[in-house]
Amino acid sequence: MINITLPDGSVRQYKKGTTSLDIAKSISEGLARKVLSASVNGQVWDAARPITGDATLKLLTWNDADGKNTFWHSSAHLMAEAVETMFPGVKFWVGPPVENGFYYDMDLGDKKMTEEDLTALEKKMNELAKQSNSYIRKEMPKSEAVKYFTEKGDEYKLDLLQNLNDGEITFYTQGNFTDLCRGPHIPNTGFIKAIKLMSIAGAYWKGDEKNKMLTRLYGVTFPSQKELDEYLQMLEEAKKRDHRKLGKELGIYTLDDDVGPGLIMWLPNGTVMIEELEKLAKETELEAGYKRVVTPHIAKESMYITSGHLPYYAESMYPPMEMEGEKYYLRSMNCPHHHKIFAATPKSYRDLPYRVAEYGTVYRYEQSGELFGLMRVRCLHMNDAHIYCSKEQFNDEFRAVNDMYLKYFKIFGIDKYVMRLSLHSKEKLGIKYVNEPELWLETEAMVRNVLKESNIPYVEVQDEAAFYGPKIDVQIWSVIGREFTLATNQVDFSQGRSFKLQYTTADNHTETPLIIHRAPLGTHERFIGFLLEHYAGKLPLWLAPVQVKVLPISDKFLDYAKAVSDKLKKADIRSEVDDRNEKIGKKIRDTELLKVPYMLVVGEKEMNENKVAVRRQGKGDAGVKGVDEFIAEATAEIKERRAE
RNA sequence: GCCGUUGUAGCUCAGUGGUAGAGCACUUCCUUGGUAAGGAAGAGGUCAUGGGUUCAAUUCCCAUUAACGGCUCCA
Repeated sequence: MINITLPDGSVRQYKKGTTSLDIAKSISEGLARKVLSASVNGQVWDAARPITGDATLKLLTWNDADGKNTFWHSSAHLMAEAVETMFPGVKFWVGPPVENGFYYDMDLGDKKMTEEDLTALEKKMNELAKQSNSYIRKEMPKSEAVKYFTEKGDEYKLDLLQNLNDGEITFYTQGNFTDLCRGPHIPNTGFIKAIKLMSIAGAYWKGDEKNKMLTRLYGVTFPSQKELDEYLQMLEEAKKRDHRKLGKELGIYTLDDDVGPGLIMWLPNGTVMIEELEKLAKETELEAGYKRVVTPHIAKESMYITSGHLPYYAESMYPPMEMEGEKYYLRSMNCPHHHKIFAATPKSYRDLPYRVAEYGTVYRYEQSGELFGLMRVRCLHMNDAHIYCSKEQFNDEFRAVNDMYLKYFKIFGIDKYVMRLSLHSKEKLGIKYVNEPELWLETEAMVRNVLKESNIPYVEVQDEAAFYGPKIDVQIWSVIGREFTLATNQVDFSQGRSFKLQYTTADNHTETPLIIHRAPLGTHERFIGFLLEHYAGKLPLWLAPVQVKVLPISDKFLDYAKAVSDKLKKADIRSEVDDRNEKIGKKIRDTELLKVPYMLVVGEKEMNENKVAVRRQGKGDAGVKGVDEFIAEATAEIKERRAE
């Protein structure tokens, strides 16, 4: 007999070789029907795999991340089985579960898969699922596995085998499909009740663009049709929040083929948002001791050789233009210009920390396939500033920048993000990163130290630093799940030296300052794209391009409506009058759809009493108020930058 | 940059080897209305661009371009 410890701490005795599924059945039949896999001594196992010794056991269902992953991974095998029936000779690479479903990468040889094939594949999968074929695990010696795939001519699985040791090689078979796989899998295909194949995409083998492009098939499955329907419904909802859709509907920005890809033109409504963000940033930075500067958007080649941009970053810059025998580049960053400002006058330790801010545009030649609405563009407004400080000041300065992020995040109610400490990679010193091994380690330790002292949760990632130093990126996700860096805070030990930046210390020698590059709001493009999705277009009053729309009941009250609107404008409230010849219901509907925060309905009653009938977007009638009373309330809401 | 899909009116989208349609928006007129769509008429399109096939191409083929879904990249 063996002792099985359950999550509640209870210990039960079972026969040696009993399975998790048997144990589930001994608890309840209902539970057994839901068990997808099991965590046995912390390892995820097939529910049907015999347990041969004492173990702590957690039965995994759809509600456990690992259970779900088992389900989706098994679904990938089911999909592969269906693909193999329709595309004989297909070779498979890997088929892991992902955040919302699973994919399988495959080499279809000279065959092509089209969107039309997806329906047929789904049908086939449903058919195979209904057969409730068990997923059968089989261990195999490496030599035998190598022989099997050599005969089959499957270079992909042979490649996988290279990294596996004898004794840890397992195969899984369901129905007529066998795959090299470490598992685990769900008991049988009958658990998969609802199937949706999402898309066909290309993906480089092993994620390396030098390798062959494989066909990647994405799918998602659920234990019931209802859950699939809900998921698809959720995707529809997410689409409504997509900043590209909202950006168009709300008149925020536009693109034009004649201007060029990734070059955003801000419409009047979007420009209001930019100005409000800059106002917030200027206020905040003034308080934090920053000075504002303005610099040109181009510079000579020599400066970008000094800065390191051309050696390390040329591919992402627009090609140069030539004038008077001199090459000029559009800037991809503001920092070199700011270094020149630092260098313009001699600095002493008394001038440090020296903080300069500028929200000028920079230009980056992003790969065409990477452009994405406002989130990835070729002309961007950085919320940029550079801090020049001594080593001793670094901690306080870096911490103050982090605090600034957090202050902004509070204003915007941003709580879903990840701070990533991005480090260099030793192997790429001199290629992707300036070749200063000790300085890298030293500054990375400094940054890590600040994060720890401030109790800021973070994750460390290798090989993601800037070429001049380590950084902290704040990661967010767009509504459709794409990952983006919202804000960034970087240390630079390199450019100060290359620009020969110096200050005189208290004991009268010269020292090179450390530089902090920071953009707590990232770029205005990305930040506004993010905000549109974050608020689903329902912007807080202070950010809303049109804050108030005055809606006269009929033309008779148009003059009064205009008078009210003028009064609001005088009080710095962005107000418009809906003077169309429409019924009030229509005016309200259209204004609701434009997500204007306040509607002021005015008719005979209001006119006679110098009042307005207030309506809050999405909330309906909020009662009648005096005009001055409304102005006072709205002004307070704006001034405090209240979320609502 | 790579793989795949798409490009028809300002927007959302039908449609066709014989030079195009709907709804919304827009203009004008009627209507002057109390909290999410009043009525009528009208205007608006080199069917992304360039080639090819054809008696004839918006439709079929090729190239280019842009957007979209991924991959790769990303200061």
